[in-house]
Amino acid sequence: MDQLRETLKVHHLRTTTCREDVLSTFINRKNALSHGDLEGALGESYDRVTIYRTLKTFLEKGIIHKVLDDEGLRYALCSHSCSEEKHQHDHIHFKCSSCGETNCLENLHIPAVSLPDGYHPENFNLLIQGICPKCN
Amino acid sequence: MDQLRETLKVHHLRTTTCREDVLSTFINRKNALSHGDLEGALGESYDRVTIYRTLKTFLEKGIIHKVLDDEGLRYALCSHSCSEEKHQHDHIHFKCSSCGETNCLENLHIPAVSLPDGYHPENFNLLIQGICPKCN
DNA sequence: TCGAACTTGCAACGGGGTTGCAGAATATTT
DNA sequence: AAATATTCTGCAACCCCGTTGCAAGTTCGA
Repeated sequence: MDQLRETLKVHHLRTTTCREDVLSTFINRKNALSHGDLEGALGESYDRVTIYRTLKTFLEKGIIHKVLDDEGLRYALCSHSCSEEKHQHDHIHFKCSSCGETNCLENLHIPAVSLPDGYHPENFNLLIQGICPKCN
Repeated sequence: MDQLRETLKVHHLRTTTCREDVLSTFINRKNALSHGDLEGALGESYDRVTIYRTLKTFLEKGIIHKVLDDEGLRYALCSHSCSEEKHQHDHIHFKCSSCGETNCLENLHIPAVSLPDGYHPENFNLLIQGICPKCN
């Protein structure tokens, strides 16, 4: 639990119960979470707006990143290497079409894609949909 | 212009001016379009709801597909091989961070990714962000 | 412990997207 | 060509997502 305060401190954020709760929710559930998931997890403890702002702050500080999906926006913890200045931008996300969970596959690299001339890629985002090991 | 009617007919859709206009907008502009883009392109000709429903219908029939993006949903024409039953599901989209345009790179294949045991992938969606040839 | 700086809750708002329904347009049958 | 069944459209209303402004409450450093 002091781990949480530590993380916030590193990113120059004041420790508030909302931020601690949101952060620990991300740590406990390992998968990507939507704003609605957090509202559900935290009950009536905090205003919707506060949760939105917490997510926005965490995004800006590089604590979490956006996860794209064909039916909405989610967020997931960034790997340790992320910070406000420098982001690990290449992500592979796996969304299970059975249980609906989305997870980051942190250890995989996106294979090189050879683009036509003139394209200058900066970051890659791969969403794979299918069946996850749990639902197999 | 009869091409449009033909396409609609193939998909068992009635020819209406809205559908023809939406379809031809997709054909003329080659990039991915949002609902807002279409509203802008078609002016006051049609109700927002009608455009939403047209997009939904085209999606269901396999005429267009969703394009994911970190700031919203867009749609693009499917390649010819798509139909209501069978979709060409693997897509590479390139979004230019300068001009904002998103385009399908139809001819490229996503290289194989070796997933951990237990994962059964069904489709792949790769979003590459960077600078496009026009803005180079 | 005090004050400056930041965070929260509330209210309100705008945009995106959906639904129900009545009226209009399209296709089909004769 | 006219009548009918079917499908589409426009309108109104609604819900959900996300944002903003402001006043009151917290945090943290001096």
